[in-house]
Amino acid sequence: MSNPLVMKLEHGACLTDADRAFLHDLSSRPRRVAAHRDIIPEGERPEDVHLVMEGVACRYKILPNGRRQIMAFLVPGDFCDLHVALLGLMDHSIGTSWGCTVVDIPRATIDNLTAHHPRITRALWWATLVDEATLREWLVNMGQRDADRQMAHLFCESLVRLQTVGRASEDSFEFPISQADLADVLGITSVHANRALQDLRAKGLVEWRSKRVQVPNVPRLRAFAEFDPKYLHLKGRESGDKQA
Amino acid sequence: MSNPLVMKLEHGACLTDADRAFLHDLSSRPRRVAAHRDIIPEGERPEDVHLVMEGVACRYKILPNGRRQIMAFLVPGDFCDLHVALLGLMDHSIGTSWGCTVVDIPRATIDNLTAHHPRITRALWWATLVDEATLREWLVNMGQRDADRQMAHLFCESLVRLQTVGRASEDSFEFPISQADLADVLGITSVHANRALQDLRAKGLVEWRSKRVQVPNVPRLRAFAEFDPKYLHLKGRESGDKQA
DNA sequence: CGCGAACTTGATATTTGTCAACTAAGGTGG
DNA sequence: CCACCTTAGTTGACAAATATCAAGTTCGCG
Repeated sequence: MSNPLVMKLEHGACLTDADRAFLHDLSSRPRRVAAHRDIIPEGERPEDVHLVMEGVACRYKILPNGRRQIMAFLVPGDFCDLHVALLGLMDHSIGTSWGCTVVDIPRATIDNLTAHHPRITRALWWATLVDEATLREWLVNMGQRDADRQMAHLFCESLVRLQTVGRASEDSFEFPISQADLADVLGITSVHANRALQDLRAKGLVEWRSKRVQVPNVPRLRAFAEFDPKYLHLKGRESGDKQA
Repeated sequence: MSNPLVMKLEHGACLTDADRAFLHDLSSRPRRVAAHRDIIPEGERPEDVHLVMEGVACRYKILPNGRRQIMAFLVPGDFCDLHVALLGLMDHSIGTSWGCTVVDIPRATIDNLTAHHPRITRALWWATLVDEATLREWLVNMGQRDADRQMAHLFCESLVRLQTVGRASEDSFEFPISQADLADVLGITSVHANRALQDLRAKGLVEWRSKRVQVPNVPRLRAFAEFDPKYLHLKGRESGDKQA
């Protein structure tokens, strides 16, 4: 399976073969992290930058009352903490939702990269800005949509994001997370998440069995969720113009 | 009143006098934009980068059903669209909540800046990453807190942000927006926003009359909102360690 | 003074949360 | 291979938060 980081960055910049080789080197020798473990805890000042190569991790915060909000899913090709070079402390935690493989990249490698590889640097900033745009979309989702549409929107987004890194087919993808995690993404109860999911199943919009999501009719799900992938700023076909 | 852009960036980087002079030049000759007007509409590919110098603007999206979600307030010293250089199209709109003055900075000036002013470039990326951290905090706020605490949290954040650009006193600031705008920030109805606000008033946590918010007891409001300003990544005293 | 926008209030509907039980599924040791 | 055990998923009854609708009321401004 080809390198998810390379695949992702190709959507944000024009890379040369040398760039690709450099990125490939960067992401070799990953280590395994078990499910439900922290990769980086809040308050830390990480020495390495962390890159997810397999599995699903998430950014989250825990409140004093014990509630948890997940603010992003990290899938293959996503960096956990590119921002700490400029911000210093982690203001949130990153943990695995499922077993992951992760690459630890020394800060010095990143510094070298920003000094000598302008196209890659540009691509990494592009990825950071897309993360920010995704955050904005999640905010819209949470503020203005009911639980079922919100969930449908997340499925649409996940399908596209995983397709861009070669981890999803036309209409299905591995989604090895619990309904409780899903609830913490949407800002609702796991009971309510379960009911919203059953709604979607009853409407024939999604199937989700044994850790795989299957979308019988992608345009229909997109219409239901009012999903428009332009906030992902992908160049090329996956951007979903096919929905017409 | 000193330059809000300079004041803000001082919190994220060490600037020289030359840097300050450059930034000061950058932000001269602002133009006026009336209240409730778009500065940049969704779908545009702006030629200039826009910087708010006075007033309040907001990032927002409008959904097919007409509902609106505000994703950020832009106050003096904030850039509207630094990201378009890398992302291309605007995936959301920016409009004024109140009369603003705005500076239009040609793309070429920004390119020159990134090529020849590394400290400023670094400071601008710092500001972008703080925007992203703020977005994450809003997501937590919306997902996990009831309307009254959510509103209290926004007041706490606004107080700190405006203090860092010299637009707020120890315990009060101009807040010239409507309750309807506020509701669109929090993802609730304006009726509900009004009731939450009256709760806060009844508890003695905030006063808000004639476009000015006054906080009688800042530590008490912070405690109620569970506000911890570390996500704003300010260096120095405003970071709010005084709450203990 | 009068007009329109913003704010306030009450009654009621809908969405979402809470609690508590129950069922299904996966993993482990005998 | 099965018995058990833990976790995840499901259901129902009820409570709380929030939305909706419709009618006032106040405020700023010309």
